[in-house]
Amino acid sequence: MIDLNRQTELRESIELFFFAYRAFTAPPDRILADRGLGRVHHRILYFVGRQPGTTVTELLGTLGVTKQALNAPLRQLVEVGLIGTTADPDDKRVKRLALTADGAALEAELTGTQLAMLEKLFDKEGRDAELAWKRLMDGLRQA
Amino acid sequence: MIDLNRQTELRESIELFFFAYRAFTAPPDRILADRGLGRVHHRILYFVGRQPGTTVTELLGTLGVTKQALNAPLRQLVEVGLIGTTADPDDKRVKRLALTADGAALEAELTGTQLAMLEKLFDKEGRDAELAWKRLMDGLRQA
DNA sequence: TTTATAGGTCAATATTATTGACTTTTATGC
DNA sequence: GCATAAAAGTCAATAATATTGACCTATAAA
Repeated sequence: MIDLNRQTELRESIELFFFAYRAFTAPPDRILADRGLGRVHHRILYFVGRQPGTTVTELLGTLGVTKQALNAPLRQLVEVGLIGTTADPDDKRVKRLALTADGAALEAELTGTQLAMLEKLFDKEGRDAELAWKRLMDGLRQA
Repeated sequence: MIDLNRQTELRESIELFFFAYRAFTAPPDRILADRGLGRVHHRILYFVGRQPGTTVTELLGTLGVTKQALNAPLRQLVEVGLIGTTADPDDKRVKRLALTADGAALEAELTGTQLAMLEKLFDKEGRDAELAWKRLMDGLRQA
């Protein structure tokens, strides 16, 4: 059992994590809501933007959702022209996804709020703090 | 506009945040699912545990949900004996909430997985890293 | 005594996700 | 060439989570 004072200190971190995540996702959520979109749409736009040419199956793995859960929002993004699709030349079963110009613009707007938050804070707290934060987050990721 | 290399680096942090949060909430989610409970129940147990004697209105503010959204899971927790209620002696409209012994036990189990993750990582990365992480998370929280 | 606050509840609706079953198209191993 | 598998898409049923809106009781305060 962990020392009680230490536990109280660690609980502070749990709360910071919860509230920080909420504050971090709130600005893009608001922009999305104005367009009738949700956080899933942001995630799709984000990862398609990061990995142009990614496939549906890859995206399913990255997002950790079912095919059925991805289908509706992805189709919606294709329909409104934010994501474009092309069949893979070597394997026509595979659909390769990419952002359109409009999609890239919206993605930049959404993610821009988060980039700005991080940049400002990393700048304020310094490079060592930034790297320490990333090491810790990476540790949590694979825990 | 941010430098492109810098932006790529910051995007790494966005992804770490996303995946770390998911990994951080997964273990308690699994324990909860076995009992037919959800993440809301954990949040309620957590904050009632942290602030024994808290009220329904306070909890609504902390969790950022509506009264109707809180009502069902909170009532459920009271019904199964994980949370106890007493009327405030000075203002009988106010209901004061606290964990029962069973509630405290489940809360400790749920939060224990997260405390263990943090303790192990903070121990590994050192005190400076821990404090830097907290400063950054606190900055995000109030951004 | 009027008004406000704390808490609770019913109803309707929306979103997001799940499991399960099934189809089409295309590749690949034999 | 044929059986099998993989990638993508879709329909249906269900569950959970949350919302807005309306309304109620009990208690406190002006």
